[in-house]
Amino acid sequence: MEADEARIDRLCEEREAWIFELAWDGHRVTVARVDDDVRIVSADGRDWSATFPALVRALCALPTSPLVMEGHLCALDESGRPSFDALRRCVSDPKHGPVVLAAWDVFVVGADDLGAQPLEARRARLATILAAASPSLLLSESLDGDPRALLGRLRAIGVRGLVARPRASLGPAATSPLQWWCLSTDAQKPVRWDRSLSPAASVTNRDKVLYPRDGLTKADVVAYYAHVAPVLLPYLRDRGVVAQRWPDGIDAFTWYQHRPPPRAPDYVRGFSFDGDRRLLLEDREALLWMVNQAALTFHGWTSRTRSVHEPDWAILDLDPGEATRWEQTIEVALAVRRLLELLDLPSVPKTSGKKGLHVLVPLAPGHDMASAQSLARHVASLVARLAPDVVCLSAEPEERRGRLYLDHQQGYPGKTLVLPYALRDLDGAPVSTPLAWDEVTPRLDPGAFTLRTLARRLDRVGDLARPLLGPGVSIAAALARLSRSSAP
DNA sequence: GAGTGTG
DNA sequence: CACACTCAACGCCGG
DNA sequence: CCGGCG
Repeated sequence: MEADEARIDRLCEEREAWIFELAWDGHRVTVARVDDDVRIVSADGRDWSATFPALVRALCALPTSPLVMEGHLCALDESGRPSFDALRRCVSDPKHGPVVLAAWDVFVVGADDLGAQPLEARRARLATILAAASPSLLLSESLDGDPRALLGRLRAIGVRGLVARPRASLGPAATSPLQWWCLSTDAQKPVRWDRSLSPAASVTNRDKVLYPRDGLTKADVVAYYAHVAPVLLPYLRDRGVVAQRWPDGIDAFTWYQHRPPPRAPDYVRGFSFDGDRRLLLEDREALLWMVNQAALTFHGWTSRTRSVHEPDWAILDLDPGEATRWEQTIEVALAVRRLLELLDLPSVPKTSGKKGLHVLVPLAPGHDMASAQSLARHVASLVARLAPDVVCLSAEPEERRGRLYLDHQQGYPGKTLVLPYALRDLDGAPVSTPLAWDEVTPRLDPGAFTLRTLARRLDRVGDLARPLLGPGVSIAAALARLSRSSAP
């Protein structure tokens, strides 16, 4: 907000150097036309031409080709204002409409590449091109006057904001986003440019049975995730996720979806890692769309996309063997907890949803994978030394001999952990459920937390894993103590 | 689960 | 129209 | 380089 005030002051001072326009409440697209071939493409590369045939026809009717313009797809609501919701209605149902393109820039006109010309000159060309165009292609007019006064007038008529671009700026705005500013008319509500346009997910094959012994259907699974979405989504925000899918139910083939599916709606997001696209499910729509793809289990990265090499959890994964009794699993968990307490480290236990338990330490920003790994390995090896007959640090069956595998392996970005509130592929539809430490006793029954029972538990105890979303703690002191007192 | 291709 | 087919992961570790 | 593992 203060930043906004400073910007307005600067814009008022330098107002001759800027062009002001509406922040159109629509969806930003680039339109490229070569003869009769017209593409309407959003920033994420999605092609919307088939969705808006009338606009394609209007673009084809222009006398100019080739042509590359940029602008916003817009639809008007009942009161005549551009409205994103109205636009979304047009996408799911072509009866609504019309949709217009509010063009604000042009880069290619016939043989002319305007990339090296200043915005002011490009807009002059744009005005000429659009002068005789269909009414569905309109110029985003520049607005004159004092920016502060403009903002006030826009606020009064319910427009969301004002865009300022330097008259002299070169090249496509998309390639230099810092060259333009957007001022919101509502200080509480910054203008968002990344809203998705795809129609909301619908549930297909509602009656398909995914848990055969329980008769639980896709509709049941969707209803479950819809209910837990408010507590689950904070763990998905800005965190890579791997969706494990069972299109024919838990007895049949499964696979792990690491990437955004090619034809997913645009609210299913991705991020780049190591030159690959990886999956992000950051809102309710995206989560439920993926659930409709028969995703039952969600595995989360241990780090955020903004800092993939800095885990925000250190993890001890208690994976019981065939020879492990439940009381032993509990004992190991409590030993892990006691060690962490001695090190002044908080921890959150959760069921894996199967036979195991996860213990997580929320980490402050700035830790690398190696430190998280080091903490987990130190704790694991101390526990293994206390109970060598019960605990094993290796996953190898030969060495393990049925003992509990205390997994401390977490040394790279992309390694995942079953997220809190994820369903598992076992009869009863169990859920990986965050616990209070005083629930971690031999009487704990992880099978009691299921698709059917979790809503009531959430009402009663809330989200016990919340500390994992907090600021986290530093483990530097703990690591120092551990390396002083013992071998790794 | 969904899109594409084939008889 | 029905059916067949195809596609949808990654990286560690130890051997 | 492979298979096992999660």
